[in-house]
Amino acid sequence: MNSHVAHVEGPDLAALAGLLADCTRASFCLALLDGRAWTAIELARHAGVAASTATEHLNLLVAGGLLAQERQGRHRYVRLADPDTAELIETLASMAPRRAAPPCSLPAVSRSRALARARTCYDHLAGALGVAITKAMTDRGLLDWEQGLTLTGDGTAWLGELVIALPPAKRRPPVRSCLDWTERRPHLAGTVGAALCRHAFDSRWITQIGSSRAVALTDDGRLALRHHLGLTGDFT
Amino acid sequence: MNSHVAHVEGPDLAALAGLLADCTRASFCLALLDGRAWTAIELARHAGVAASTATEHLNLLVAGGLLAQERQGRHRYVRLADPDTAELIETLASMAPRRAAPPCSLPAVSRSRALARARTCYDHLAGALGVAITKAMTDRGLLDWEQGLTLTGDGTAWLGELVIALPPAKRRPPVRSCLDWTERRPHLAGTVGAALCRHAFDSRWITQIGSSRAVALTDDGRLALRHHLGLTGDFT
DNA sequence: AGGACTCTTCGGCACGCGCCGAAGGATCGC
DNA sequence: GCGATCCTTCGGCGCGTGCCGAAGAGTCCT
Repeated sequence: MNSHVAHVEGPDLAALAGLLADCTRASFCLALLDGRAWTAIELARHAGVAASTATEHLNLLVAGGLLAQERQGRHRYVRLADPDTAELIETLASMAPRRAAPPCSLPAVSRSRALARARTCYDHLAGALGVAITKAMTDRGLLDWEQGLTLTGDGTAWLGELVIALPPAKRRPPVRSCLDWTERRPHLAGTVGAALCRHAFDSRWITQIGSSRAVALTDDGRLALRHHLGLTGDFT
Repeated sequence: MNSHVAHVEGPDLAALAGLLADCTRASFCLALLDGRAWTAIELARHAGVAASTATEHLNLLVAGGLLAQERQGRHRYVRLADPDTAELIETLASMAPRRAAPPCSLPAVSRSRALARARTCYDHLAGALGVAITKAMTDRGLLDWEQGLTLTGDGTAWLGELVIALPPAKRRPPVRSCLDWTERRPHLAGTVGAALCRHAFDSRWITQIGSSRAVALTDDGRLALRHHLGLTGDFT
């Protein structure tokens, strides 16, 4: 990275951090936190740069192993390389300073309100809704925070009632806490968080708002959350 | 960071990553992972830059909240701001690419061997020794990896036998897995990892080698590890 | 075939950032 | 007090890097 030797053995921290040290590349990664694959031009428009610029950034991110790509016809789809990468970006984002500039236009305000209320975070739920679900699961003894975050026996049974199947345990932990940007409190991630989110979409408890990461709670969803978790909040 | 607007609300990922995106600053942070406070000139010499350059970097890192400083007479002591920061840097380091250049000189080789064998990692034990202890604790049922990493009842009792007291649970989890750079396998971090490391120093199971992060296992330490964990390895 | 669209390559520009050394302030030890 | 040491400030330099637009390759649709 620098011209200097830096003569150090060990991990090249600067190279990895350098990939995220650019506003445009960071903006790409945050956008990709929704877990979907984006085309190059979508990301370019999102970040407000020329397509050629986006190409260069994507080349760097892919070469650095943060992004995986897939070419389909004239499209170049990119997504975060794996859940580890997503968690790294989440962690970094939760520790990063907030940006100064407040969103002033009316549509921008309502958009950020919707995001703060309920959104996806890579493959699980975040925002006030995600935090509330996590809290309700804790209160009902489905999650335990005593020794780090764990799923209790009741929690396993509860997932069984909902007919939510978990993939066999591999590198990714079943439950993991992820610090929420807007609520500043933890919400549920890991394979259980992902499975729960997928179930919520499949059962139409929630629906995506437009093409953003924001989600809306349906009437079915409100009933289901009250029934399964005793959640009475509104989140509209 | 960039001249461009980047018009995005939310966390300023690039600003945080930018702090670590420089070889010299990264080298500082990795050095500080030993958990000690270093003076500005020590870090400058370590990274091979002028004192004035180190000052500028330290100003950035302190302003960015990654480092805490303390002035004592003519010395400026800096250390990592908190365990969260240390964990962030560990995580980043474990995902970063290895540096190409192999250490060739004889002292450099023996130094890196010593580091690979046993060293501190912020406030807990790492290297072959750290990984072996973690594995032994798992084999004896003191740690459980089923639902993320947890300390078992036996584990709590075992700590009691050793008269190792834990601080009251706060934000930092009691046990946490930290991926080892050299072994590529997890070792024990968190408050239990820290308490165990402190106990090992206090009981003279291990001693610091010179002023590096490398540690040497004493004869007492070898006996203790065999007695308490059934560990028979050498680690000299 | 032709137009629309996506992506890539290339040259060129400008700014930021990391580096240094010299000079000066602050503190310690003798 | 005096030199030694640690740190900081400042000016100056050069390279890297992020940006763009123009041109072109590849793909899809009609």
